[in-house]
Amino acid sequence: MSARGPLNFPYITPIPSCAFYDSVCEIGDYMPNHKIDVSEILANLPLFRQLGQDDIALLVQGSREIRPQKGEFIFQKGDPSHGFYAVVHGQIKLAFPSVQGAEKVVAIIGPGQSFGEAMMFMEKSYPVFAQALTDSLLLHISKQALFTAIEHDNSFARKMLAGLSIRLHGLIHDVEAYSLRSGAQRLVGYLLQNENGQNGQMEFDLPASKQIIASRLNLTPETFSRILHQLTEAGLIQVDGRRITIPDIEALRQYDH
Amino acid sequence: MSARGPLNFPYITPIPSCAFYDSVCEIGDYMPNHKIDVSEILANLPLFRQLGQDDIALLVQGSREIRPQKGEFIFQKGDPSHGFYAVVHGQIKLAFPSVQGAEKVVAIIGPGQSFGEAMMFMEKSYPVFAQALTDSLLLHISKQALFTAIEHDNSFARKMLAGLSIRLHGLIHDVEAYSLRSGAQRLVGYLLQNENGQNGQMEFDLPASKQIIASRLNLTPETFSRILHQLTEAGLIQVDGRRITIPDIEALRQYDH
DNA sequence: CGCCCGCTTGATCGTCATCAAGGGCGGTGG
DNA sequence: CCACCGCCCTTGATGACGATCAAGCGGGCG
Repeated sequence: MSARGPLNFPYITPIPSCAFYDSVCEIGDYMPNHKIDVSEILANLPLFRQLGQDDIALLVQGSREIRPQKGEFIFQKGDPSHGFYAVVHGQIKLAFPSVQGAEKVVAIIGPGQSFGEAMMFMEKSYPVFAQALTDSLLLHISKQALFTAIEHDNSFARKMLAGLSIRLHGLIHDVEAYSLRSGAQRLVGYLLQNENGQNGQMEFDLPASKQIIASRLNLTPETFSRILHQLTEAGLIQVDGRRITIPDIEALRQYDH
Repeated sequence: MSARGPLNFPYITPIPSCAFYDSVCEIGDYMPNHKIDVSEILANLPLFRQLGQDDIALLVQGSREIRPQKGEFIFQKGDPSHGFYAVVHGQIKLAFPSVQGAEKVVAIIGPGQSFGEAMMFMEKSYPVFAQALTDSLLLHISKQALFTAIEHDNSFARKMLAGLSIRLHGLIHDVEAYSLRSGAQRLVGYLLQNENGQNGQMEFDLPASKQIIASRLNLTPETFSRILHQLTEAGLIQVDGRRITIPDIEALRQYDH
């Protein structure tokens, strides 16, 4: 869920994960042995943890690195699927194109998360497009490799079923939010979902620009800004750029307007 | 998709499938050998077709019949999942409860379709409730039985993955519709999705009451009625109770308002 | 320094929900 | 057979939420 956590990939070279730095690096620059890294990266993805050494090896065979720059498209809506993607670092947005440049963000994918799995199991093409929000490093795992992995390890199939189920659950949550919650309620819900068991106070950065978050919540930037302002005036949050402070989580949860 | 098709379960006793008749029948009344029927029903569900005889037998062991009357709840939001449900005949709606009796219909499930699979693979409880729209006959397949079936036949796991993917795709479609389409556009889209390759003319019955359909499209009954009226005045559709006639499919598809 | 971009703030408009009332139909009971 | 009731649907009047249009602010980077 939380796309804003720090990189938890210690096996990646310890160069700062900031997109600014990454943008000046080329494949092989600081990863002469990048094949080995791929194996480790794959093995530590939530989806592939608990997978055998040999299965990982098969997946590595079918995977390749992709290093999109900020703004670059990974695939367009309507493109056919040949596999799926795992984010090593960076940030990817999935969105619908709309008339005249407007678009609706469906998801913001961060490190350790993956996307595009569902489309592999259907004949249909991507219903959304994927675009890098920052310079990123992705792994593309081919449909072929994944299917043989499923064939090999049937506990892996259950893992994927669980993964898709979670995603499905998330979408149902979205549908509920869009259907019967106001903009302010959606925003409050979004802020609180970053809650990590802390009670009382809480502080964090928005994982992306306010425009992107707004779209994710199905709001215009203007409305988003106004709601943030209202919440601030009500003393429920404090905003400093992307930094959000919630002095009283419970109070914010009570908010109903 | 089409929940309004006629029953395609010839192996069910040829008593009219009308809910009115069904409601006066008890288990065993006209199905003394209902265990055999269960096996055939399961084997012909889209999800289970291509499954071996022995796997079906395992599923039968873990399944039981449920005959909810109109209005009866199958499960409530928040209930834990112990398996999933397949609709033999009748109609089930999945919806979110909302304040003061208002509710939002997420899906209308018809014969041959199933629901509740996704929750089996997670620890979470149902995010929606399920209620019978008509007297219905369901099969409940236990989590246990399904998991052993997956264990047994790994092509079955792929089948389930495909099933979940389709559902996921549908939800993404809904999110797109809710996010960036007007009420009229959603309704038009809904009418056209019943399109079965016919071109030119087209005629069919709405699969449920207009209130239910309205909720499915995230509209109030009032707005739904008004849009129907507009489309009628524009000559794009004709409405007679639940019967919808579309004189020119292409013209309706052009509609953009 | 100046531009661009992300964000904010204000004014106005449209879509759709809400509230209210009435019509049509089927089922039930007198 | 008719009257009555409940339910589904329709139609009208009003209002609110949020989008759109327009303008201005402020910071980062060239």
